Amino acid sequence: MSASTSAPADPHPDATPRRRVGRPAAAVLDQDGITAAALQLIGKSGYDGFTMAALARTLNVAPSALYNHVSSKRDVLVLVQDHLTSFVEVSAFDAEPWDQAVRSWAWSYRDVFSKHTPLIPVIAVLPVTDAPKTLAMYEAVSAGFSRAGFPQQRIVSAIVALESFIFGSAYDVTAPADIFDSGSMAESTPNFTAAVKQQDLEGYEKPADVAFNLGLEAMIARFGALRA
Amino acid sequence: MSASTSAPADPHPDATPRRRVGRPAAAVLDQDGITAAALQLIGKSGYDGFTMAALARTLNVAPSALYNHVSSKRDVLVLVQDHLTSFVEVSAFDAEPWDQAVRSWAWSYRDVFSKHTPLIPVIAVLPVTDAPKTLAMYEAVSAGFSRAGFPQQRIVSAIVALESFIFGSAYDVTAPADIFDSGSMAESTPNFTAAVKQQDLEGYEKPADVAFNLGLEAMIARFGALRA
DNA sequence: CCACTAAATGAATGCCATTCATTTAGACCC
DNA sequence: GGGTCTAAATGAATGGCATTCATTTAGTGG
Repeated sequence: MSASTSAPADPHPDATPRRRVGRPAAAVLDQDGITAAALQLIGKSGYDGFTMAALARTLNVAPSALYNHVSSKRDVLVLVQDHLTSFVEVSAFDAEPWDQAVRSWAWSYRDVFSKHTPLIPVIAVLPVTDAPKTLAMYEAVSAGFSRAGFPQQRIVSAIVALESFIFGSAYDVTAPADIFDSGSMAESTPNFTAAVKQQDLEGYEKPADVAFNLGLEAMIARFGALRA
Repeated sequence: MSASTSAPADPHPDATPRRRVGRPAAAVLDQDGITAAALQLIGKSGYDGFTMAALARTLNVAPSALYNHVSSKRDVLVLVQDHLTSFVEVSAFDAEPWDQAVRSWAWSYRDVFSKHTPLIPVIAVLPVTDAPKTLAMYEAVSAGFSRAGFPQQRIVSAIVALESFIFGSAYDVTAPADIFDSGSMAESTPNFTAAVKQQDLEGYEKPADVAFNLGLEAMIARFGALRA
């Protein structure tokens, strides 16, 4: 049973790519395909398992081939981010009162990115020029604010404030349930320990939802009063 | 002038560590020293330049020596995070009315972490047990809420909502000034483009400050009304 | 005095993003 | 139809990174 000499015996027969060197007759890759594959890979392996090598593997391509279509891994993340933004609910601004529309937008925005928190540092500093679908979302939201009689000079600030709250709250969704368990230090933190014990879920499933509701309703109430 | 044979000619004379193998008479490292060096290194080189090798270099130690005192790079980040939290202003809860205290706490909290946004993903999911100074901050804040007559069952949710807003806003501070420049897509996004143009700084230095003020005051006003 | 543990070194390991030289396919031009 | 240019693939580096391991040495407790 020794496997030493001739007959190379391919260990994984043709599990992985086999394409001869040189430009193929039809292009194998494009940005949309890369985006879709990235999203699928992240769904299956999480952001830890999301490497350029792994992405290339799912596309049956050499890692270096990716760089003909994107200039860095960050570039791929930007594509994914922009794609995800199209799942954020923005249609309510055309169909419902302002406060309901903001609710629908904010909750869906938080829910989409709570599963993709590693993108938040990318989004937060990304010029809108590089993300057309994100820009389209801003257009829909600011149009909704405008139509609702929101003062022009404060629309952007209000959206930014809401968005900051949404991003921070997205992290919160992923926090472990016992994050506030003070453990052995309980005696030295009586106020906080008591507050944690008496926390009221108010019918929501998770503490993160209660906090999100509380903050969001505060902003909606106060911002709503600014309208003409 | 050929440097080929004997006389090894150390290229960087004794720029870097020189300590003979084996346990030294007095311990060189401890967690406090590592924390201080990490903070200094981050200040000088940013989070990109913050590597275990670079940290070891500033401590004049081999990289592997660090692992006798911390179990991972993430561990070091947790130490840094907890240390930074002691710079957050919490004393106003003992000296000023509730709303002023919240203002002081929130602005200082945002300012500290806006220079350390890479820590936010770490903090957001970190059990308080692992961060004693952070726990102490929560104790001071929840005691302040309690004393101000805030309903016990909502203290934690209110703090979490504020904190989420603070973390999201910290990212905002670091965003490039032209982040909302819609560039060539301006024509297809008339509402948003107009809103960006008419944005009012309201006397603040940066747009991020206007948005932070707007959101924070909304929460303070609304939460303040919940008090007994 | 001896065994044990703690704290250092230095050499390896394995992974990762990215780059480069090379090959090939088609498009455009003469 | 031949020649040139560009685009898109391969596969082999490269350099950096966190982390692990074997080894050495210094105190400490029985």
